[in-house]
Amino acid sequence: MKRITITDVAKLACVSKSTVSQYLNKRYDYMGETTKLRIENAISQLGYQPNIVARSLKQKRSSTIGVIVANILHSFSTKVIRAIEDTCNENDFHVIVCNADDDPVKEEKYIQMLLAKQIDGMAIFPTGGNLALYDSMVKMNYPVVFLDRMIEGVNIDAFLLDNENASNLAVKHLVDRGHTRIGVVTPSIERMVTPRVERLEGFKKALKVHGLPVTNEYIKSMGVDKLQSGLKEMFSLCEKPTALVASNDLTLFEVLKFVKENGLNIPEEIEVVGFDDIPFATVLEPSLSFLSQPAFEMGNKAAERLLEKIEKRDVLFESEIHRFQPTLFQGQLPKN
Amino acid sequence: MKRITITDVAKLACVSKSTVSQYLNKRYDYMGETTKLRIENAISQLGYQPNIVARSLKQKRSSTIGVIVANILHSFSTKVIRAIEDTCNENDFHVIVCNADDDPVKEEKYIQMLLAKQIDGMAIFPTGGNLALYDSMVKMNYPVVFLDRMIEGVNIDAFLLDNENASNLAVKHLVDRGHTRIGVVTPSIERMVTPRVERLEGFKKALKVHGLPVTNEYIKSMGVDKLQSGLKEMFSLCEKPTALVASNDLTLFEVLKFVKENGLNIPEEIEVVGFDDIPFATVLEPSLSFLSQPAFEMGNKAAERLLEKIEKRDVLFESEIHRFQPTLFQGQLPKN
DNA sequence: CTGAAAGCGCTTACAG
DNA sequence: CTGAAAGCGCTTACAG
Repeated sequence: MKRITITDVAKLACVSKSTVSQYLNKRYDYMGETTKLRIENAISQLGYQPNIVARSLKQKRSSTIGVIVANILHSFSTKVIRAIEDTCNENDFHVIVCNADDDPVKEEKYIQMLLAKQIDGMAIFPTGGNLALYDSMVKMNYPVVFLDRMIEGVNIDAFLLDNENASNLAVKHLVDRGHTRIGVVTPSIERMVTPRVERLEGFKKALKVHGLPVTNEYIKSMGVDKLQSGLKEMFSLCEKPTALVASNDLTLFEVLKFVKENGLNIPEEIEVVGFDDIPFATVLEPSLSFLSQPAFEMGNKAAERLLEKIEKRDVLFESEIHRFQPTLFQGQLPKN
Repeated sequence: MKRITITDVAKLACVSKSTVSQYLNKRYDYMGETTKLRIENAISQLGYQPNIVARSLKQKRSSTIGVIVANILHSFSTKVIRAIEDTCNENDFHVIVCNADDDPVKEEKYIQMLLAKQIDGMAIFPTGGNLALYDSMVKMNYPVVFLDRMIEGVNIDAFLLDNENASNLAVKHLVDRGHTRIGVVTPSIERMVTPRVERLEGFKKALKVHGLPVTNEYIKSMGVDKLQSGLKEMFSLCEKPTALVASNDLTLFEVLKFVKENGLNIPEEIEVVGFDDIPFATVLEPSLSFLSQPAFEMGNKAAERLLEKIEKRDVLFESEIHRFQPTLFQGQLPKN
C-alpha cells in the first residue's frame, strides 16, 4: 500500500529523478523523445501521481487560495464562492473555503491556518475585527482581496457593490411609483459593516435628492431580533410609511414576516424593495422588487485580481476599491 | 521577508530543532521547565508559525478533508458543507470544498487533485460516473463517505434521506387531505440518481398502500427543460390531478411557474408538496408543504464517520447505508 | 541532453 | 532530559 514516488518512476524508466521532474514540469526543451516516452510509460504503468505537498514545500507555492466568508449560508456568498472557484479552476488553482461566522476570533484562526498551510493568497469577507492582522499581511505584501466589505485605512483591494447607488435606485423606484413616505430597515450599524452603513447613508441622501424629508421614525437600524418591535412602532405612526427598503435578506425576512402577520397587502398597503435575490421569488407572491448584486462578476473579478497579485508577488500594487452596479428587478430575477 | 523556520527558533532558544519540534507537538514529558520557557519566548519573539506543508510531508497526514458537492448553489449542499465544517473544526481538521457540477469528468479531476494533495479523506456527493475510481479508493482503504446518493455495488458508507418514506409521507399528507388524484414530478431518472429513483419508487408504492391506482399520466419524470410541456399534458386530462409532489427544488420551481402562469390557485385547485426547503417559504405565498431533510445532522454524522475512518485508518470498516428521516412542514419551515 | 547533490521545513527513532 | 542524523518527495541550479 505504499505510495508510488518519483523515485519509483525514475527507476522503472531508467533515468534520474531530475529528469522525471523535468518531464512532470513540462520542461521538454532538451529532452530526448525516447526518454520522454519511457517516462510516460513508467508513469502510467505505476499509476504515479506527484505528491503536491512535497512540491509545495520545495516551491513555496501551493497553487491554492483561501476564501473566508462571513457565512456560507448566504446565497450571495455562495455565488461569489462559486465564481471564484470557476476562475481559479481555469488557472489550475484550488480553493479552500472557510466560514468565519462573522466572528473575528474565528477569522483570525482561519487566516493563521491558511498562512501556515502556505496558501498563496486569500479572498476575505472581512469581519473588520482584525486590523493588525490585515495590516501585517499588507506589510508582508501577501496577496489578499476583500469582498463585500472594505476596511478603512487598510491598504487592500476591495470588491463591493455601489451601495449608495443601490439605495438611490431603490428610493427612485419607489418615488417614481408615487411614494413619499418611505422607510428603511437595516441591521445594526454599530460595527460599521460597509454595506449596512453605505446603504443607510445612500438612503438618506437619496431622499434629499428627491426632495423628501429624512424622518427618523421611518429609519430602523437595529439587531434583527428587535426588528419586529421596531416595525410595530413604525406602523403605529399616524403617518405610516407606504413603502419600505429592506437593506439585506435578513431584514427583508423580518419585513415580510411583519407584513404577513399583520395582514398587510403588498403592494397596495406597503411596497417593498429588497437587496439580493430570494430564490423562487419569481414564482411566489407577493411580487417584490430587488436590487440584485452581480455576485458572479464580483467573484470573478476579485479572483482575477488575486491571481494577478499572486503571479506578480514582487510587484507592489496600488490597492483600489472596485465598485459594482446593482440591477433593479421587479418580480422577475436574473438567471445568475 | 524570509519566513521564520524552526531552525531560527532553535537558534534563538539555544536548543536543537528536535527539542523545538517536541515542544510544538506538546511532548513535554521529559522537557525541562526552563527549556520550555526559552522556546516559548523564542517563538513569540519571532512570531514563528510552523509550516504545515512540511509537517504534512513528513507525517503523511494533512489534517484536511475534501468535500465534493454536486452543486454548491443548492441550499441542501450548503447546509451539509456547513455542518461538515463545524464538525471538522472541532477536531482541528480543515475542509476543502469542490464543485463537481454533477459532471463525472470534473469529479474525477477533483478526486485526483485531493489525493495528490494528500488529503486525509473525502465526503462526496457522487455523480455515479466514476465507478472504477470509487473502487480504487476502497481498495486503498482510503477514507470516503458518500452523501445524498449511494452507488450500487461500491462499498462506501452513504448518508442519505429515507427517500421512500419521504414520498410516503407526502402522499399520506395529501390523501389525508382528501386527494385521490395525485401527480408527481421528478427530474429524469435516466442516470439512476438515488434520490430521484427512490422518491419515484416510494411515490408509487405509497399510492398502492393507500389504495390508489398508479396512473402513468400523473407521473412526469423528465429533463427539467421539458417539464412545462409535461405539466401542460397532465393538466389537459379530463381528470386533472388535484395535488402534486415535486421531488426536488428544481421541479418545484417548474411546478410553481406553471401554476402561476396558468393562474391556478394553491391549494384550492392544486395542492403542492415539495422537497427541501425554500428560504423565505414561511413568509411568502402560496403556502406549501415541504419534506425537509435534516441536512445539518446528515453532515455532522457523515463527518464524524469520516473522521473515525481517518483516525483508524488500519481498521477495515463495514460500510453501511445511513438513513435519515424527513420531516413534513406545512408553510412553516424548521430553523436549520 | 541527463544526473548528482543540496535543500525545502519539518518529525522521529535513536543514542547518550 | 536533549541533540545529531536521516528522511518525507519533490525541484533546481549546476556540472558535464
